[in-house]
Amino acid sequence: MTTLREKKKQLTRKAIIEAAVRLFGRKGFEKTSIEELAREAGIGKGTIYTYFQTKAEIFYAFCEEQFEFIHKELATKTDPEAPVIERVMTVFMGEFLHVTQNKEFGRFFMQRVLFPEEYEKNSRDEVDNKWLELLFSIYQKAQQRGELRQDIDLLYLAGHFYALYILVVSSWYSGRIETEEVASSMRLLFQQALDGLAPTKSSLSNNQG
Amino acid sequence: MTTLREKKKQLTRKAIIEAAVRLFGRKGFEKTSIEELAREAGIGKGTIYTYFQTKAEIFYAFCEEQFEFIHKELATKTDPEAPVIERVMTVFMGEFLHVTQNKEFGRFFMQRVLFPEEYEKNSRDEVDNKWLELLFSIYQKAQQRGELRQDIDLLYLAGHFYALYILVVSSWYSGRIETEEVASSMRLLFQQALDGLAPTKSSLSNNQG
DNA sequence: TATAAATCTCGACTGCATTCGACTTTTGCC
DNA sequence: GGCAAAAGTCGAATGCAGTCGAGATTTATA
Repeated sequence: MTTLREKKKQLTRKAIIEAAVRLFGRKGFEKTSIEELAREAGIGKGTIYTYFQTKAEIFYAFCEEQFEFIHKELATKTDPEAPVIERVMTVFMGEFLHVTQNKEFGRFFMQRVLFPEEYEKNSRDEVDNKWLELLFSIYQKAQQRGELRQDIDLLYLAGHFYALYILVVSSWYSGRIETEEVASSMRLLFQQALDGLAPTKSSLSNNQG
Repeated sequence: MTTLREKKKQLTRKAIIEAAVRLFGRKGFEKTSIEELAREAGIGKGTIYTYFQTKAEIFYAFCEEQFEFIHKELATKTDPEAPVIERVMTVFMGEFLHVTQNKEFGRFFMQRVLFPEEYEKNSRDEVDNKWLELLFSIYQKAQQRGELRQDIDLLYLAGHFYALYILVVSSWYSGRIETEEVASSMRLLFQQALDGLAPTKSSLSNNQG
């Protein structure tokens, strides 16, 4: 049964997230105080903590909102017949553009998603499960078409591409590459990963060059 | 000329870092307050901020101390005649063990090193330049011996291995892999990266299986 | 509908990083 | 040495995340 209490909680939760979307969008995460957020949501400061344990957790909820949007968009964009590298590029570049649209948002997001605190693990999981689904379907199809090795576990395949994506984003945040270089670096890395870092048997001859 | 002022500053800076090493080591970063740190260093709270802009920056100085130690150790350990994968495993597992000895330390470190704030970039650079030197020498030697492709830029080669290392550490922090699995996952990923993710021409025949 | 238990709401309070500006020390100059 | 400017030092004040417990609302039970 949906009690009155539950309905109210639902509404309050929604109000908090909506306030967060407005305020984080306008002022950024760091500069939005919990007190402000509470005021915007029309509730008391302490009440927020019945819904979220920490400020970071509110941020995750905010992220989920955002990701629902982007994932839908990406799912449409990605052409099932294109080569893996193109499909993966589409997804990761879409992700990159979105994540880094607000630099602070992206930084916080990457930091927390990759290296979560113990108590953050749960909220994190929800965010990246849909993510994995989308990618898995891409890799699986590529395996079936013979574009990717079948003796590598899907999870590991996903890992390789994801790892390179993280690297590129990190390089961008560190100022080692410029925004315009992101796509080409990413593509190059992906291609190298596909080809392998060790010389192929056939090209072994020119190794002593 | 080294003025009296400069000498004193040098000493105070050192006192702060030493206090940090003691306190962070004993109580951890989060639980050590600036006030405590100041007391331990025998100076006023405000004074710390003439030496470091934020608490995080003190942490970098602390890291440098730690890394000087570990890098020296690793440089010794790594056998120049072993295959790349062994050498790289030695370095990254050494790094992993060290970084994660104190889980909180490692988390903070990875988050900041990979996705630094604008003002953090400088302090960050110093930390990982030595790191790159060590790895570059390994990859270069491997290239010369024909273990790694020569048509890939050293920086990119380094990137591939580093990316996978980050992935493994992230997976560990996220609870997706256990401590005992770290080494084997890492090795598998490295090997796959060497071999390539795409099927080799010769194995193309069994792709439709 | 009356009442006790459960749950929710609130803003005053606590603790800590960072800022501020009054005060002290050092330097450069005569 | 004497003195003004420059640089350094300090802890009280500020701002904010997160806690707490008193009071309000809802639910379960009769």
